[in-house]
Amino acid sequence: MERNTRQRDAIREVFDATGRPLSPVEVWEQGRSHVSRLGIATVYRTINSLVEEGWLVPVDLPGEAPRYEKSGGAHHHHFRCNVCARVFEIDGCPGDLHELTPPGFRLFSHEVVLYGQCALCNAA
Amino acid sequence: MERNTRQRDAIREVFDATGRPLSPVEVWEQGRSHVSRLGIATVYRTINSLVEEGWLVPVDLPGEAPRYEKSGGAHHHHFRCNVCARVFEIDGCPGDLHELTPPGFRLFSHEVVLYGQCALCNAA
DNA sequence: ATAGATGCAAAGGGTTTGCACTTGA
DNA sequence: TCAAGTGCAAACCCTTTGCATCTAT
Repeated sequence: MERNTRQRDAIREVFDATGRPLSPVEVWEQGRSHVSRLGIATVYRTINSLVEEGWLVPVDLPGEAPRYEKSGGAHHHHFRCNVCARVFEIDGCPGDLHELTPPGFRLFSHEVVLYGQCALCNAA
Repeated sequence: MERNTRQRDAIREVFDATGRPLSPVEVWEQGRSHVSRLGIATVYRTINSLVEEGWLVPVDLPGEAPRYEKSGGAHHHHFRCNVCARVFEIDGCPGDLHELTPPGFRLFSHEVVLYGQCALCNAA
């Protein structure tokens, strides 16, 4: 995965243009408008390669297939719209969660996911 | 799913005895000590049935296959040990997260997952 | 007796891999 | 040129389903 191919460019372009976490299938659907015969396997391979080189980071939500977003953001969490199922980055963090940690346990990191209705679905 | 079978009893017994969220395979492995020819499909069917009737609730962690725990507990979250991969219930909650919610969005619920090392793995 | 439950094996859905073909350098 | 990258289809893993058999009532 070192060459600049039309497929790889198209996939990066989809992430650049969309600005929210995307599933492989979403990437595939949008990427096909750039490269019509784009294969889903290429999407998976390219995403995995972009994760390995640090250009993407996985966004895992409970009970859902992994999404991906461009790396480089500060520590943040995500909001999932219960209506349209899209996921949005949110700034901020509840802060120190050590007080929730049971005795004898060591806390390394945490995940927070908010669920609700996004602004667009609220308006509709 | 209305009869009391040896399989169904065994599966409930595994949850009663273990007291932490379990994956279907964990249930299957432990259940086979009660019913040796227990099939994995029966485990899945019975778990789904126990969820439907409210005896179990799913515990979904990011990027992991669902686990299940007995229902009836208060609002709580989970701690996952990075070493042994077991999941533990934790009391408490960071509290109101509305301040993290973007403008125009409506917040309905949230999930918090802590990651680290459990007491047992710490001791070892 | 008989409908619900089980075990096995086959089928599904999402992701990965093998392989011949294509293409960027 | 020619190895890296691609597309397709087959393989995989986890979960569900079909079906003949078993069993609680």
